[in-house]
Amino acid sequence: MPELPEVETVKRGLEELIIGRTIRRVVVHDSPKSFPNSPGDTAAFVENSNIIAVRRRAKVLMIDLSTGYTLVIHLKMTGQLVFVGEQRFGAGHPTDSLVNKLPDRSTRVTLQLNDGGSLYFNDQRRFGWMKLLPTAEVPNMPFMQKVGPEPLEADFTRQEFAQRFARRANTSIKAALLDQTVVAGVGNIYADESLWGAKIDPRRKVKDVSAKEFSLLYDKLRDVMNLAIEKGGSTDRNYVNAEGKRGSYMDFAKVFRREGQVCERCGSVIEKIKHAGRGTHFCSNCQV
DNA sequence: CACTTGACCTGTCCGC
DNA sequence: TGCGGACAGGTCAAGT
Repeated sequence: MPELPEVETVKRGLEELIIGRTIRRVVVHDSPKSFPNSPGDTAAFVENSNIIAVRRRAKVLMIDLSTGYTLVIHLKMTGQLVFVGEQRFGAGHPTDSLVNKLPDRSTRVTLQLNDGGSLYFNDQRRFGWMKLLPTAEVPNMPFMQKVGPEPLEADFTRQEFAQRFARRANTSIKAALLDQTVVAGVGNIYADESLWGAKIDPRRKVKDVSAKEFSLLYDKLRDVMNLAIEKGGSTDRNYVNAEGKRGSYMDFAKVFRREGQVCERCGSVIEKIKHAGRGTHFCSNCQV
């Protein structure tokens, strides 16, 4: 469930919390996929390194280390990156935290930092992965090679947005929105929310979506993602930010997980169907 | 190549 | 109360 706004929220939190700190020790509780690349890598390239930057591309987080290596992390559905400072053990966790005392059963890796704090990579369903790569090789990863443009970048135009969909003319607009090679970072929540905003039925074929509709969808996608970042992301099940706190965008969602409720725009009842292999929430009255 | 479906996992919820 | 099955959804592999 972490989509672009959630990953961006974690990234911003980590920038405040861990940049400049040193990773003293790596504890692997239950190795996530792809980690470590080879025995000894963590000792050689992670331990005693300084954290110099935290970056995001699409739904992928990158933690750049002073050794010239980067921890590349995908949270997939249930991944969390939670920082707990040493002082918090005595004071207890924030009251709105969704996480228990860490590490817990879902903790895959702990990065112990120099001042007693730790960064925990938790992942209940273990779909997430963490790779260790030379920083210079990160752009060569297959995912990075094929992922589409960042929808919130200032130079991402509505013309480019519409053009990127041409390749997927015969699939549905929702399936195309979820395709990371078309546009980066859109997942199930913001696909449904942006299609509601643009009044487009998620089942419509791409080739039947007009230029005017694409223009509106571009605006609404950016609107919902910017609002979601402002609200700290969506905590639908277990997403938390770098401090273990939930995001509040679900309070502002118009259709996602609101099946059976009244559409605020037209008064009809919001439906939930299965489409493109995903739960799909929409208003069949005003999304046409 | 375009497109769809299943696999990967585990915790939760629903019906019996 | 226990238990089986459906469900949650990001990405990739394999299928048509």
